[in-house]
Amino acid sequence: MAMTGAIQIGELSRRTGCNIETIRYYERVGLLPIPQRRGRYRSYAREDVARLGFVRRARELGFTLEEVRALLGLAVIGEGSCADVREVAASHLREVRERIADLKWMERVLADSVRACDAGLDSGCPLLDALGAELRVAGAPS
Amino acid sequence: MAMTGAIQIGELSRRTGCNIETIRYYERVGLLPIPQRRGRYRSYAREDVARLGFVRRARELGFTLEEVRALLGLAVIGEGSCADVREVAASHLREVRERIADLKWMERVLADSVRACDAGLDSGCPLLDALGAELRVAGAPS
DNA sequence: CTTAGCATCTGTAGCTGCTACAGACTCAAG
DNA sequence: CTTGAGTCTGTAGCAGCTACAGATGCTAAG
Repeated sequence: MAMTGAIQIGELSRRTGCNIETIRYYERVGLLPIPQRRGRYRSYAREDVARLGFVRRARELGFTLEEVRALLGLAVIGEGSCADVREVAASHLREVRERIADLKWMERVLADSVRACDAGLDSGCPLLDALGAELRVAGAPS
Repeated sequence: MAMTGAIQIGELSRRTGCNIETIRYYERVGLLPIPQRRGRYRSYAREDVARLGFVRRARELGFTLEEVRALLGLAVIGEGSCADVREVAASHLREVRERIADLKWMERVLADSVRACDAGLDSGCPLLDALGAELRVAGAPS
């Protein structure tokens, strides 16, 4: 009468690379369903490994937990919601691109300052100057 | 007997673009010195505007509060610590570049999926497939 | 049987960097 | 005298975990 593929939280953690505490946290916030119990211990099935894997990969792609929740809903319903999924992803993609633009601006300012520091032509510290003086000549992020 | 440039927290907020609550928060965590009082009200001088401006610009460049604290220390001591400042900035620059690389990977995966979705050749949803299936073929971030 | 040692359990508090209240007070103008 | 804006303190909340403490449970060795 062995339940096929019933595993404990530790094994789920190992298979998904997800911290045990994080798994319980996902359960608390409703990303994972409340699992069955073998005695006091949570017992997970194949679908749970898949679902948690989905969550993990979505998180790696930078989706917020709220977005992951939405994606899970769409994935489960499954029918004809591809356009909805696309919308979530496209919106997230826009945010990722904005974040990249911001970071590139930071990179440019930092790299310029470090380079100026290495050149050492300046009197004083070019980095502290950049922070102490008017910095925002052009291209500062919103 | 007018104190030159003694301003209240609201004016400091306006001049630096920093939220009042954030100013008090910075004070609590030791980024700003405990200010003098005019009665019960905090009273700030010219240096405080400069110091808070420094903090704000450093934050815009993505330095953590811990790093800002270090930079402030180095800026105040001022003498010969340019190399130390360079080290903080260079280390932060490395992190910014790593973050950019991560985000670019996310961008690529997301953009590919959205494009596949738009092409619509796939059976099923390319985005859900990317999340549900083995994703990490190459180039996944650490 | 006992004991050790590991996994798991619940519940709570901490992290970063703010932000948002509630409820009291101060102060100047009308 | 009242009203309204500004400020005060203190606390709690946000995301997304992570890290305990202290209680169980389960298996295996002695």
